[in-house]
Amino acid sequence: MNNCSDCPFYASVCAKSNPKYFPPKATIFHEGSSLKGVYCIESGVCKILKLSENGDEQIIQLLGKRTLLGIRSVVNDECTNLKAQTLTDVSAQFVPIKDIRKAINKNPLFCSFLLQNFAKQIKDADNRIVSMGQHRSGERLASLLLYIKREFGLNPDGSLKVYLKRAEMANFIGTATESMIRTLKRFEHNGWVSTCKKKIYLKNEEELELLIKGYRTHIKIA
Amino acid sequence: MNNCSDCPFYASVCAKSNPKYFPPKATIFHEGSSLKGVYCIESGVCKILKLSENGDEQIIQLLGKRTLLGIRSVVNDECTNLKAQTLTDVSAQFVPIKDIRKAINKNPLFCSFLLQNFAKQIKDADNRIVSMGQHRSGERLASLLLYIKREFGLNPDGSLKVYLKRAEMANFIGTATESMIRTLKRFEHNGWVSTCKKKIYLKNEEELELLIKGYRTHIKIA
DNA sequence: TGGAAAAAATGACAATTCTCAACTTTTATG
DNA sequence: CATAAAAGTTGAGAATTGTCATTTTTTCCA
Repeated sequence: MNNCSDCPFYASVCAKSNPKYFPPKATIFHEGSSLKGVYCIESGVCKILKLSENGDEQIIQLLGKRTLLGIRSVVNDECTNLKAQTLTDVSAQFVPIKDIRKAINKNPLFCSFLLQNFAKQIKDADNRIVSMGQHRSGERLASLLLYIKREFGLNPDGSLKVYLKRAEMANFIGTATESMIRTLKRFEHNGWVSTCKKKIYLKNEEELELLIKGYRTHIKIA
Repeated sequence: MNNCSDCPFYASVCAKSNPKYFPPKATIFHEGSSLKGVYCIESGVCKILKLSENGDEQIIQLLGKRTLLGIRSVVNDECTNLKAQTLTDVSAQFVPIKDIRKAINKNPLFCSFLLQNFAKQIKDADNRIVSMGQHRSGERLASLLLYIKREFGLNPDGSLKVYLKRAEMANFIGTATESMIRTLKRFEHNGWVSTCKKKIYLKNEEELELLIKGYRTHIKIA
């Protein structure tokens, strides 16, 4: 999503030797926090989300290794507008605001890296808006499954590496949990995915792609 | 949205003397174009959209005065992923890629301006994702109406300055045109807006805000 | 390992939204 | 101004999605 490994100055800006460790379900920052720095994830996965008044969440991004948490708020000198929470054990380097600002001001390559990073985030977000506005829940679920594979890969057994709860998948694609479960079941009946407890295996990515592209207008029940 | 007027180097980067003029409904660039530069809008309004296979569109942004068109693609050195089309007469300055690159490399303040500009776009897009994922069409329409007022203001008679067709409003909030019209009618019946031909007047912004915030769960019919 | 808590799954029904067809109003143009 | 084209509106019925209650399965610890 916004991966530091492409940045020649990753080492000088982010890499130190005293990472902080977070357990699963830990909050790294709340919505509305005034940040003193950003975190660069060394390992593990976080979700970035917005809570609504009635307590349910919309997941905006999933962030993994070598990703900067909170950089948008720091650049704009604002409080965070989203909440960051771990999905797994996470180790992350804390980078104080002043170091980020210095890098932006003194280091044109870091600046350029950040610009490209932001540009990619805008592009991804725009695609997400299209998906939410034009696609039904089936197409959005297909997008999510392919996105998880693309960004985070597979376990040795072929299952998706990042495990989300059913409720989290629903919160990502913007549907009720029950609706998401029914759609996932339809995918299973079609032979497009298989599930085993928390593991999900993609069995037919071509059909998932076709669904997203609109060449499969209906999800067959059997 | 990404307004150049905050940038001390706007004049040196964007301001020249030979603007290009586009009539309404003109395409400034298609999706998939390789850009030779960006446009800085001097006057008028454009829509940024994605076309789907079956021809219907999702509007991502509305861009007005002193906004850079195409800057994301140029920064990432990619073809455009969206289409830009005028809604009104538009005059815009063309800024060649090399000038943009030079400004990014040589001009830390321009770079910093762009970063903040991008950060704001990410924030807006994230809010849009939340709106699409968590809100029903009524709340999304309310958001659109308030967004248009906030970004573009009102005419002397109090009507929203930017005129969108019913179909375009629907394409922005991601519903069918007929659904959008029915929702707008309900707003009228509630006394929250009034319409006259293409003009829309906001009569009760507080209620629209409350609807978005979730304190009005139902839109009353009468 | 047993049992409570959390998560997942299912059914029934309600609410929302979409689609299609018909019709009315507005806009554009000769 | 007359007319055609475009945009807006409405109704009816279908499809999708949400809600709530309940049951089943899985996970987590004591």
